[in-house]
Amino acid sequence: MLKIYNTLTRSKEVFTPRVAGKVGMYVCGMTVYDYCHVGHARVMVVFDTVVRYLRYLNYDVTYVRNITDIDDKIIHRANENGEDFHALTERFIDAMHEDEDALSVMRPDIEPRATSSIHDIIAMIEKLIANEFAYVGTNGDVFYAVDKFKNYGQLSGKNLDDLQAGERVDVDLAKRNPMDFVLWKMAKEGEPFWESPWGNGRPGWHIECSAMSTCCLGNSFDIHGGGMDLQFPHHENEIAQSEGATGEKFVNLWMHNGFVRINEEKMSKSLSNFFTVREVLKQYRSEIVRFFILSSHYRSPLNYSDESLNDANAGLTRLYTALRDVEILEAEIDAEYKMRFEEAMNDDFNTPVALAVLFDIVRELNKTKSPVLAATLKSLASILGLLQDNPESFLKFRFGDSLTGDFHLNSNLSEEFIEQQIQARIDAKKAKNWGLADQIRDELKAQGIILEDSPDGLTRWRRE
RNA sequence: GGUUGCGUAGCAAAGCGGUUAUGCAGUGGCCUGCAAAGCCAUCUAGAGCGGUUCGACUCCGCUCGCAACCUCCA
Repeated sequence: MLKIYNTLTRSKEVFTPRVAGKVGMYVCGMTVYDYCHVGHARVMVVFDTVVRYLRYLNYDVTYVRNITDIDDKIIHRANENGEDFHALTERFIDAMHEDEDALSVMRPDIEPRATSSIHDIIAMIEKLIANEFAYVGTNGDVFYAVDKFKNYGQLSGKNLDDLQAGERVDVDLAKRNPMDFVLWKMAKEGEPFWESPWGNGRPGWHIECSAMSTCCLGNSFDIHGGGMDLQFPHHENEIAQSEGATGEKFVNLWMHNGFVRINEEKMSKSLSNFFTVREVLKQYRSEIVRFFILSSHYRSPLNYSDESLNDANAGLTRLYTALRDVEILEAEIDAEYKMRFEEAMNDDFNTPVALAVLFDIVRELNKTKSPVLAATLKSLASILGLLQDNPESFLKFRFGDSLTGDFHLNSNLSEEFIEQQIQARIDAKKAKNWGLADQIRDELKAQGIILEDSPDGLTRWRRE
């Protein structure tokens, strides 16, 4: 029985979809004005894993993740670059797709874009005005009147009095209430715009997600996800907008993933302490990054450091090493391990425990070389998007920058040369010339190549 | 100031009111020409102070420390 932590109730709940066997899930995606960083990677990997597991449980999942392709930062960046904002967003959408492909993140079923949803956005704002949840401010912008929505603050546990007491709220004279937020923004000179009943302008960020999710999944749907930081105000505002417009319950279950941190501090653009996915992938293989992300629970903070990535590499290497040289019998799965794995995942997607189950399989597999256990390991790991590579190619993989041919990071030596050296060492061993044999092995080790002799007289190798 | 969450061994990271988490690293063995990999064994725990309990890392309270949100942010 799958239990998921619901931010709305702050407790784990038994997951019950609105329609038996079907799940509608929406996740707030990226604002595409720059490359994705590791924090974005976490959202992609976490919810990809959620979808994989729901599908493994035979749910018919419709996974929607939007693209915010119009907003202040995009306009600002496009102006800086002196390029059309469309050209900018297309570039970063392509880059985002490259990053997620690298991380074995399956594409969402629907990727709506804000700029393709303007009609739906305008229709929703019109409804909100008709229902008296929204008004046109003195500057022509359309605002949402938060005090009209009685449950405002239910998701984040805030109330309007506390919020108004906060000192970080800008006073905007065009609004009736400082907490009111913009639904439609009038275009300034030179900014991109769309026609609307309120004049030429563009949508506010929050209304985009309400319109896109409702449009793709209906007035009500099962799961809405995103980063912790979106809880307030973004998701709070989405609830106010969607429920204000439709009068129906918007979302049953809210999932929020924790942050990636660097030195105990949130990784973010504004703190300039972020690593982009493509930077990291020059140093670590993508599957290591995925393993690293799944090695802590999705709601916990995840500290990014070379040490933790190296640990992830060591762990993943152990998993792949166990699959080397074993027959995999696809037809059978060990029921006991399968059950333990499912228990872990059923407990709010507890991937660290699920990984621990995989390591338990490895210990037994290393002893027994059982084809059934090998199949169990590979099959369960696939639910996490791991271990689908060929073990030999994983262990011999030369990583680095394939564009520049800069492979020195874990050895620049070619396979031909390595095989040649191994043969020379085998000859030395046959002549019981241990000194030479050890010298060859040490030299290769210094170049990042580990040799392992097996009992049958063969020598195999892997890159560190 | 308000709200939310966290504090586990050398590092990372889980569950659990009483019984081995797990990975990396360490130590002792087995294996090996020696290694590596693997196997077996094993040492390091639960911020502090109270309370509940036969028994608490686990529940409750307080204190201290950390993070996030209250402004755009995954």
